[in-house]
Amino acid sequence: MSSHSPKRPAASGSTGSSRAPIARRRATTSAVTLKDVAERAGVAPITVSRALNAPGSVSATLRASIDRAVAELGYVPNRFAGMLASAESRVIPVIVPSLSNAVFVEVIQGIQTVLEDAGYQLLLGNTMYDLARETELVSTLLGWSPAGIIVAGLRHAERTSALLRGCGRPLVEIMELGARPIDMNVGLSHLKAGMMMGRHLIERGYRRIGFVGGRLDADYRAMQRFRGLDRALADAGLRRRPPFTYDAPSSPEMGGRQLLLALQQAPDLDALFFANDDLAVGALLRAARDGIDVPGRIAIAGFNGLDIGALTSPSLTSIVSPRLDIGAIAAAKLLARITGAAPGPARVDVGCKLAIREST
Amino acid sequence: MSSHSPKRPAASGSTGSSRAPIARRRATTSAVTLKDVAERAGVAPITVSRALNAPGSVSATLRASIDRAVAELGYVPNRFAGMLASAESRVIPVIVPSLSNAVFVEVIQGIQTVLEDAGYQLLLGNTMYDLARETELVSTLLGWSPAGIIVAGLRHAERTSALLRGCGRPLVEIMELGARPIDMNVGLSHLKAGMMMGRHLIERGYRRIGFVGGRLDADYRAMQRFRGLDRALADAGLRRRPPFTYDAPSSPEMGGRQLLLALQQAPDLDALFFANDDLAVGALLRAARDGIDVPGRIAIAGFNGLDIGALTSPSLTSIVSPRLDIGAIAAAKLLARITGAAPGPARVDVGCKLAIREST
DNA sequence: CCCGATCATGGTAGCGCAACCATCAATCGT
DNA sequence: ACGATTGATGGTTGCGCTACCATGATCGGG
Repeated sequence: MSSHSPKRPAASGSTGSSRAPIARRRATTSAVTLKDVAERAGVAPITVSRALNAPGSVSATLRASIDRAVAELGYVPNRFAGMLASAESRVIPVIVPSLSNAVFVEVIQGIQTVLEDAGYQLLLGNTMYDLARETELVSTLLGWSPAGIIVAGLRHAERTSALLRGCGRPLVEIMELGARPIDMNVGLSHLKAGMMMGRHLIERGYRRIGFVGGRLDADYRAMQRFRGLDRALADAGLRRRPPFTYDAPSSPEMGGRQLLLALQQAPDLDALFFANDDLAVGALLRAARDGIDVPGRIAIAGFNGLDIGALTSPSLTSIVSPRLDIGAIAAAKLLARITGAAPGPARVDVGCKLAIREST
Repeated sequence: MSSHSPKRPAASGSTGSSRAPIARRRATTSAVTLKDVAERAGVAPITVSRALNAPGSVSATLRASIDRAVAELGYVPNRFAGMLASAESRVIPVIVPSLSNAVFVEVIQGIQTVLEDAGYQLLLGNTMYDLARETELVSTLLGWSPAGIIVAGLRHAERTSALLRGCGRPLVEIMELGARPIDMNVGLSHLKAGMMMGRHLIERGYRRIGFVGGRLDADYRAMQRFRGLDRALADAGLRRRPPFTYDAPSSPEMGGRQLLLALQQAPDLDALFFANDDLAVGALLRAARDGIDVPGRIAIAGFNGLDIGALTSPSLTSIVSPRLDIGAIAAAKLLARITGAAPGPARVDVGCKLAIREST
């Protein structure tokens, strides 16, 4: 089973002797090629190629016999050869900082839905919030001559930006919104989102508001949400405080732990804005278990609008971002550019919505 | 910005007239090639190739000057050319039925960690629990001449099995365990897992036990968990009942809804085994909100061992499967086979563990 | 000190496919 | 009815890289 042995005989006729150019046949993929199909159908290879790639340009008669030959031989086109020959790859790398966070998974789903229908293949890259790794990934993935690129975030290492800028391919930077994207940009302002939540909490009467988030140096968007809250506090003349932070990935368990830590460090807090719903849900569950009254003792808010936030008791106030849309729009804009259609504006603000629920 | 115009001039000298073989230059990827690096470094292209792929076989002197040339020119190898020439693809498709379920995301992470280190690229395919789509995906992905394939599940459409069997490439079927895998198999017995949970519930004194799961016709593994429970019930001489089922993807919200429906349809129930933790957690939250006593009025159990299950009140009894391990082991076995190392046994049972918590 | 072994490097020939032009037949306009 | 166009098909070349062999240099053993 699973032998990789070449099926073709080592040599077929001629030059059995004499000079250098030995009639060797390289070990090959033992697969049916375009030429085989062409011979079977009695046409030229290029005609088979056309029949498969632009069926309209081949007569119905030939197309039928070619289709039959394809089916009989079980021909599967070799993508590498096609892409090498046409310098057109139908491959689109998507670079995200994490898969642990459901948000990115949903974005990827949004992208894939669109790409798959258009016959493009998604190549997944996970930077794990490491800029050096991002550079390496971009560099590697460029070797695939991608038709376009989707990358999360606008902040890159110097060299990453250079690579992305220099490769001359359609690019969409997603998730956050910025003034000077390299090419296209689909996302939302996390600063505004943070302010939105800050204003909501203030309006609700909370005055001693804190922020919890991990790895804010690496997670620029979380940092922006904090800055938004901070600005809202400043605008309202309320006390601003540094974020409660720690060095670990987000998880519900961590959210619960950070809730307790924050309350211990700053017992005067009356509201906590968590960097994401994973943390916030964990905090809610911890509070429920420990008998901490939410929002009586402390209000809790999150970000992302994960479905589960609507089900907890109390349900979680959060900011809902259109994750699937970000992916779908980014993919659509990329395809538009690739196919030469009008891609629309270079920058799309997908916005976000405050979902006010019981936890505030 | 982002122009796709070829950078090379249309033609460079000579044959401006006369015969057919026009000195045209095809629109190309405008990229630095191996040959450019070779010229810069003053060596033959093949030497550059070796310096990059088998550094040990090139003298340190040359290697250094080649590395410098690579860096200066920003050379990125063209994967397609390499794979076409070597008929060795370094591409591994991973076919899963869903991304909404965190389990598959974790498996993918496990796979990617291993593959990336070995220089392989993961190609993601999502069947959405649709066998026809699976066939199509397999067929498409085979066009990438993959070095190996990882696919979730052992049940495929006839044609899918034929394709997988016929392609002669290392294959790992993951998630569930079966008697006759096509090639290799890494997973666990969902039947046993179901029985394990059934026995636990019975041992705990529950006697009127139901099962909740969606799309059991498509989700074979969930069905096996049901059968396991069913067998445990039969073994104990307890009443067996058909599963509570519905046609929608799993979500916490659906879990809550199904809890209420089940209790309404069968008020005598004293325990419910949910097909997965997403559902079960939703049921727990619903119960908490509606004042349904768990496990007093009804016990609730899940499957997967998602982290959040440990945090709810009551915490969720579940079956923990080693998701990351499944991915990592599958990838490792695949790589072993590809590189010719001993892959070990064709079938690996990763097992699972009952996590008894407060909800039962 | 010569001969074969070992090493580093280079030349050449494809890998399978699509771009480009040429060619030939069918169709159209007037 | 005839040339000009259009449409369908084929021949040739090359995409960028690596497999295969050849070559020359270096080395050690007898």
